[in-house]
Amino acid sequence: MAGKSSGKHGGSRKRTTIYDLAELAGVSPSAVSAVLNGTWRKRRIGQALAEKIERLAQEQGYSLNMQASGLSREKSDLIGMIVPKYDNRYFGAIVERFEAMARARGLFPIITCTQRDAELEIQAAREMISHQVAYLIATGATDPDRITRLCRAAGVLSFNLDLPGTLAPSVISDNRAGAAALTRLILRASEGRRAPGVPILFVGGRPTEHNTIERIKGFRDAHAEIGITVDDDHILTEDHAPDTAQGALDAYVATHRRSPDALFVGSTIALEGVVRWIVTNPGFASARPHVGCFDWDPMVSLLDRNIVMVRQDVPRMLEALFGMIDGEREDVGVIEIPTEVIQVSPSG
Amino acid sequence: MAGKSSGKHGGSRKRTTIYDLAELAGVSPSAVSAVLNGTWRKRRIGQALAEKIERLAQEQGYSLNMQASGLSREKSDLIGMIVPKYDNRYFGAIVERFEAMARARGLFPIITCTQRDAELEIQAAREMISHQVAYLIATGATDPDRITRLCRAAGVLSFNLDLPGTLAPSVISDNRAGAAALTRLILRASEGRRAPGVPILFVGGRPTEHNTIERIKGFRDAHAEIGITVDDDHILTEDHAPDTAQGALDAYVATHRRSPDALFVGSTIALEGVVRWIVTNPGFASARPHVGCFDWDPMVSLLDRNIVMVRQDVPRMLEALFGMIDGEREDVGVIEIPTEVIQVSPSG
DNA sequence: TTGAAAGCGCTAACAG
DNA sequence: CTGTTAGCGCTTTCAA
Repeated sequence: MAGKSSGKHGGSRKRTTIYDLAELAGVSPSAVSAVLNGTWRKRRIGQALAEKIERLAQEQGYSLNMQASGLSREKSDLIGMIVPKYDNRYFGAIVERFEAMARARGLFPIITCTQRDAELEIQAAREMISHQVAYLIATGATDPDRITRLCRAAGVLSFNLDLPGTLAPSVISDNRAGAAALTRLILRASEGRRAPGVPILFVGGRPTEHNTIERIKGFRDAHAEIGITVDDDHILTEDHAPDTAQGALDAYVATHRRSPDALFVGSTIALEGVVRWIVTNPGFASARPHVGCFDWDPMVSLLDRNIVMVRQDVPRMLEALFGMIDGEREDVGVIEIPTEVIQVSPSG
Repeated sequence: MAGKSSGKHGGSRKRTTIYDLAELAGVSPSAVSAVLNGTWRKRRIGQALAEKIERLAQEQGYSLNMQASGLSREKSDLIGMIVPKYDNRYFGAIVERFEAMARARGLFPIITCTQRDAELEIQAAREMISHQVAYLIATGATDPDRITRLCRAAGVLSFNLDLPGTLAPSVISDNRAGAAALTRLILRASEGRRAPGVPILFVGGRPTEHNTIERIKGFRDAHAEIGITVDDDHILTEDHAPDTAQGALDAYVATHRRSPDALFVGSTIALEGVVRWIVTNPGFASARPHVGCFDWDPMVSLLDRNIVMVRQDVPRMLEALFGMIDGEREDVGVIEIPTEVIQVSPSG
């Protein structure tokens, strides 16, 4: 009644170990170990014994201690992924698919989200390394090379996804081509409205980030094709936050004294600010501007046909990623995957 | 040149251990251990020595092996969470906040997503237990009690979030009240359109799932208040998939030969199917039905004022959850957190 | 066919 | 103030 283990939870009930099982079966711990991890055939352990041990393990609710197992075999089945945010479909799709593919390979995926914060990223990487991950994928990392260096020092294989680094292999979207395709579409859609020669307004994204830089290039490419040069006034990039986008648009209108007829938005989360700005702006009551967004959200696509979206090809990106992981190849450079423009047919 | 360790990656470069550090510093491994895990004050180790060791660790890129540490101290700093999907803002918010709060407590969060699949859920739970998580949170689990039983057998503290169980403490939303409030709003909004006495159509959600059951109750409550009895024909619940919702709506119209004027949708993912159905349905070209959705997506809210949404109070839910975790209390039953109706003001 | 034994890297008494 | 020692639970030679 006053027993030590009758506390508020059964947390300290000792777990069954292979020693307990060995005792129950009247065999040695190593036999139990062999049976439980499938190496018993080559140890030529009796079929009958194997079954007996399996049954016992079942009955006792035995569960392998991966901590001990990993320590002993000096490796782990952990594969880590660092991801910036969970607030959009793109990263959501990446994570879901990553987990499924990792599990299919007998790896245990551990994901952690770092809020686009460079410090948190490397702290998380350190922790994952400390937990002995066998591989570490840095997705959309602010400073992928720093993570790669940490991994290298610890002998952990590392890869970059979504945002490239120079030290580890990277799988990213073909941002430039995707942005150009998207820009062309908005240019065409807004043809009647835009004052001739006036470029689209680019909003959202980090100016220092590879993807944003490439998207701006593609954006300029498409303009150049029809003889428009885009000056820096029309590129409003600071970060991905909705409020920043909204503020930048207000500022733009205040200084230029005209509202944009067409917008290129760098991410769905920035789009949130852009849409808020549009719907609360009386000037757009009659006609909303044409919008193109790099990244896809099915609901947005459906609800507003003025918004054209680019979908990154997550399945192909992850095929490429796991291709490298499976081969343990660290020497492949940057792989670029094409994107797809999604447009709900105007007929529907 | 043909050295064993000059393979395609540096994966096998041996990691620095406390023994290496001890050797370099000319002290014992236990001293190093004490310094590195902060217990050196009570061991009254010299300040100078401590600093020297810290520096050495830095230089050598030492990283604690949590596998060994956990094994030794017979505990781990891992806190596991199982989550059904990453395809909506609700679970995204839960996971982001969960991670932050876990880290704030010195725990290492590991999340895994189980696709609303009961088998995957328990497989994932087993794996987490095997990896020695100290706590396991089952979020939106199909069969929480089964997970709790596994945890109990392993001495792991477990908790339920979003969907309640009977064996472990649970934090959930007040689904019934939330659904009633939402229903009232849609009833009022669609007052002019609905044929008198005709109920709203309820779409999406699993009929066996606690939350769906409660939401249906709230839905009926609100109808009852204005004297409408809802027959089962008006409850179309099978699962959360967009296609299912769309199919159910088609079937409804086919048999009832009238289109609904107002809809209550069980989740944002089901809403995707509903919206697709609405926008591709020529019958709604002039006026879309009024929609209420249990769960919130900022973009949807902004883009369509016909859609009213309920936001679950993730911060408060997680406060409650960590309240229980911090106290290691397994005896608190079900905590229900109120929800909030989000409606973009029609003036804007 | 099977068992004994050493060791993975770290921690925590306990003895100095 | 510091080192020695005995594990934590599992894996894996090596002997038998």
